[in-house]
Amino acid sequence: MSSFGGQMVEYPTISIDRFDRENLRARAYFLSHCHKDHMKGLRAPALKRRLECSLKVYLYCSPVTKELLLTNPKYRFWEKRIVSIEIETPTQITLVDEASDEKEEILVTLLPAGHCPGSVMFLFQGSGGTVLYTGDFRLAKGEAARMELLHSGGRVKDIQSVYLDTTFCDPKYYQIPSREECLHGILELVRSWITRSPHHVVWLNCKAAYGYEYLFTNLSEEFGVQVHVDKLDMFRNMPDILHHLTTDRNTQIHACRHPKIKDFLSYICPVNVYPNVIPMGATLDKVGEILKSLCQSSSQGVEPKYKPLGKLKRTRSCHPDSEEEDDDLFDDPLPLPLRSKVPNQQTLHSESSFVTTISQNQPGKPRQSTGCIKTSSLANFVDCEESNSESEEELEIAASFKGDLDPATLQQKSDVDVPQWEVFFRKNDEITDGDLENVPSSTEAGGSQSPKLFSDSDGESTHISSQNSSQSTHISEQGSQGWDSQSDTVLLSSQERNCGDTTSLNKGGYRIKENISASQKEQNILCPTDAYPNLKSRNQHINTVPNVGETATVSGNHTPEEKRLLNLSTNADSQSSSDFEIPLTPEAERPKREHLQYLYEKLATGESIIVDKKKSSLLDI
DNA sequence: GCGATCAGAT
DNA sequence: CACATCTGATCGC
Repeated sequence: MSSFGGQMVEYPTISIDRFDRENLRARAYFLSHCHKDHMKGLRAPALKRRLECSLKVYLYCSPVTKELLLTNPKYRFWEKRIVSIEIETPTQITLVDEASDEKEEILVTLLPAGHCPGSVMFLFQGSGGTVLYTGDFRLAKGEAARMELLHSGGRVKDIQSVYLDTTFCDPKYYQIPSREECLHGILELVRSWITRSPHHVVWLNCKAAYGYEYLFTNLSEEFGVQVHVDKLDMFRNMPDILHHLTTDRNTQIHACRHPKIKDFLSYICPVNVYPNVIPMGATLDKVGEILKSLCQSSSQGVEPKYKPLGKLKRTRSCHPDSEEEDDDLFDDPLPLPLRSKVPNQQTLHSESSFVTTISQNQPGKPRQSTGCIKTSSLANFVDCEESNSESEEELEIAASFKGDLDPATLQQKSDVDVPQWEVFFRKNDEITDGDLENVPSSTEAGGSQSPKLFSDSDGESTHISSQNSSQSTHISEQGSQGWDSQSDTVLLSSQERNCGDTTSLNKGGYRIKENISASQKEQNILCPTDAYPNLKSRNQHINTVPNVGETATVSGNHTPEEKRLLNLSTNADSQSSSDFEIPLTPEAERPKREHLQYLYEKLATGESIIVDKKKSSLLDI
């Protein structure tokens, strides 16, 4: 969270990303992006009153940010007082002290920040010198060097101060995967799941309001299905995002808010519910009574009937020796044409538990492993008369996509075999057609064949026939916006992204020596006289990290060791995401292939990875 | 009743 | 560990 107070020493009469306390006296306001922690006080009555009294006070932001902000009714009172400034267009603003009529001119330039749609950095130029407020940013290597407006006369501008997002200004973040790498990993993971059948769905657990659109659009493009979200009116003027979203729940990719602990049940309307936890002071019977009222038998008063198509093939993982590789989703239909669904006894262990699974990582050589797999008893009872389907198998992804993905936190909410982690984690060049040949293509499995499990479509569904594949996101007829910078990154190959810089990598992902100069060149792009960290955490020690500058919005649950290993396993470009290179830790060494394989298997089964720091080798197997 | 603040959860 | 919330309790106006 940003701890920036809102004011810069060079320009104390303007406030950025903070709108409370002393900022209530600002002559102008700036909002870098639409995240709540940068909007403190923005809808407070105190500021509202201020606006009513000080008619020359305005809020400046990017056009996309303005659009997103004004979509929220709580901020609509700003409508007449927001001025959007085009990206990379130096704009002069007059700061007026309404008491004394004192005026000050300031030139502001919005630079794309790549953090979320509309996010920008602010470059201020005026009597206080040139200062850069970064807000939260996520720039790929070399992007700063390509920003013309940061340069003048063939060199970077003299910048007095940088107000920097220092979220990841810590040695433990010496590895930050690039957006492309994260995207690739997620795409393959999602693919490994939703191609299993039209009934397999993924849920992206998105924590922030904005910042995942890049993921949504790419998932949608890749698999040809729109992503289900709760709301999309904020994107009504951003067709390149809107095309890929829907409020129709009939899709395999969900980014909706998780349904609520009663709402969920009444929505799912299962036959039976088996509670996992008995609240203090309650009894199983009491909880059962409450839950029972939400089940089908009480709500419909009739015995539900099911017409299953057949049994989903779930036995493959239990028969590792089997050579069977056909594409049929279903075994022969169950012998009973119509039957009431009987609870599957195997799933009555309704609590999350450690279970033993047999993986087929090594064909012909079954390997037992123990991992924490959340089974969803509900899923085994849920059915839908319209679809006659088995329940959807839901793969829950903690979508900390904005920088990272965390396979260790993936929860498999079913009793089927786990996703193909070994494929997912394999290096790009090692993935062969054979790895995925036993799953149907996305077009076969997805799209129109998605089950109609969700019959209560709310009528707000947006079906846009246009298949405009442009990644440029902008407000209609208002020109290009900051989102472009994010969108572009996925379309560029690593070579393209590195075009013009002398960085080179060896095959294993380590930088070879000549890149040090390239790295330093990158670091020296901005050499402000002063740097003001916008500390986001309590215990940052920025003094110890003189050369960490890139502050990609990376979140996730990897330990540094895991992150490093995961990165080493991907393509050789994996270390090129930072604008300012972060050195490897001194003790770092390249793990051996078998070590990586061991680690991936641990991750895949949810086992904790204990690293003995005393050992020189990371994993001693 | 509303907002600010904090703790806790996700 | 981190982020970006969201929820609920408490307090003050």
